[in-house]
Amino acid sequence: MGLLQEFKDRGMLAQITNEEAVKELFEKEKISFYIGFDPTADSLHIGHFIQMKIMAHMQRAGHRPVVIFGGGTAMIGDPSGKNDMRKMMTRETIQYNVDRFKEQMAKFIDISDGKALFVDNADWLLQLNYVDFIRDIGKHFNINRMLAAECYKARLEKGGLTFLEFNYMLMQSYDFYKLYKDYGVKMELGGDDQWSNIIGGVELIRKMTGDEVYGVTFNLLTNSEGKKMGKTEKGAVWLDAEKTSPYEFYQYWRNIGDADVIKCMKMLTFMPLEEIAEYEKLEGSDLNRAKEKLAYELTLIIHGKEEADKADAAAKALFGGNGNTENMPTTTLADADFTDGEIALLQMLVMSGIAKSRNDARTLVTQGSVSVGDEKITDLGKKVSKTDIGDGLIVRKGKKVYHKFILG
RNA sequence: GGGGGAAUUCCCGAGCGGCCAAAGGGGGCAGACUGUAAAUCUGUUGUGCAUUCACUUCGGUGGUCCGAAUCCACCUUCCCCCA
Repeated sequence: MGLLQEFKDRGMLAQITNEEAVKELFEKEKISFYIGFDPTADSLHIGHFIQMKIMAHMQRAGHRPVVIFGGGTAMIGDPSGKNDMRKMMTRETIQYNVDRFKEQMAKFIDISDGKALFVDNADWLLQLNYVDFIRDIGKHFNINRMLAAECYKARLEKGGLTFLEFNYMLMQSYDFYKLYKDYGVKMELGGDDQWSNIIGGVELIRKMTGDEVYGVTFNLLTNSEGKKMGKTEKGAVWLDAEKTSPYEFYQYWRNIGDADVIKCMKMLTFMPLEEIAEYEKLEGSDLNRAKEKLAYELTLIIHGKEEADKADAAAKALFGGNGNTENMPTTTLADADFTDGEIALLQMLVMSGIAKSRNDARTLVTQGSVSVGDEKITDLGKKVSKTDIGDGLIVRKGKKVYHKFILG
């Protein structure tokens, strides 16, 4: 099956500048293509993962990914889809984030022997001469057309578009031009919110060189109600195990809505479409099997087999009823945590992160959400002794959050 | 350059000098119902202690007042209108 067709069948493809040409290119050539990442956080999240998955698909088909870090553009902030101007970041923060991104990406794409390239647009953007830039590049951009673009229109109506942000499209377009000239990059890929910026680059290159290059955008991960997915109380589903533990990660997907399971399988996993089709036949509570599979597959891709097996085992143990608590999130209590051999339940809840504050812990206990062992606790003054903890005591918040305490 | 407005808790958005830890909605968390789903209903959502008590919070810094998110001054940022 052709690459393009696979993207389509997986529901990933959004828009293409020239479908016929792109199809042919995929079939006949091994090309270099690029995707940009803005290093605005110190970890990639699930939204970025889609882009990485695209790169992986492309790389498997023999094409070469060029990853561009928006070290330069991050200093401006992309207005696309944003209501407020993004905060500007310092060079140091950006560099730190870029380094984290690189580490994480290396797990998903093959970077050996020049099979993939990492570049930072700060390398050329920061040296640009303003007058040269507006004369050579700026003259190709028509303001009327730019303003018609959805991303600018929204900002304009709210009155918040600054010249700074207005230049984002020019810089990104220039990136494409630069990569085309220096590395022969013929295609830019990105999320669908990048469409205007991408066609900006395609047009710039055509105007400056007369050559045709291409752009393809991919659907953003949204749920059945059109809202962006991958958000939790903590902000995002991160790929960094420190920020979102493999168990939490697994649970996020395990708890996904019925309407979104198949879509996520198609968009996020590498499972063959025929296999997904089998899961698509499931209905009602049988869909839980699909959710388990989805959660396992994704955890496997992101955190590896060992962590995926652990998360899976932990979930089955907790929700399946057998007593295996081996892989549960665990807090170790030290002697110093005890007074007269006892520790307050409220303190345990806060320490373990089950509750975010003592007030929160109180609310939970008062509402009858907390169980220690098999016993529901509603007494705010409840204390737990060392002997209670023994080999490991399980504290539960609600139905889904389990935490084990052991002695240090 | 001139004139006018705005800055509120995770987000949006109310807010009379005391009755404001601050309406309402969204989101989050929890309870009921379930399939670790969705929808719905209920509770909860600054911190701490416990029980209607204290502390911190309404862009920043000072001030007026017994008392300020609410008034004044200056500063910062943003928006609108005119040029």
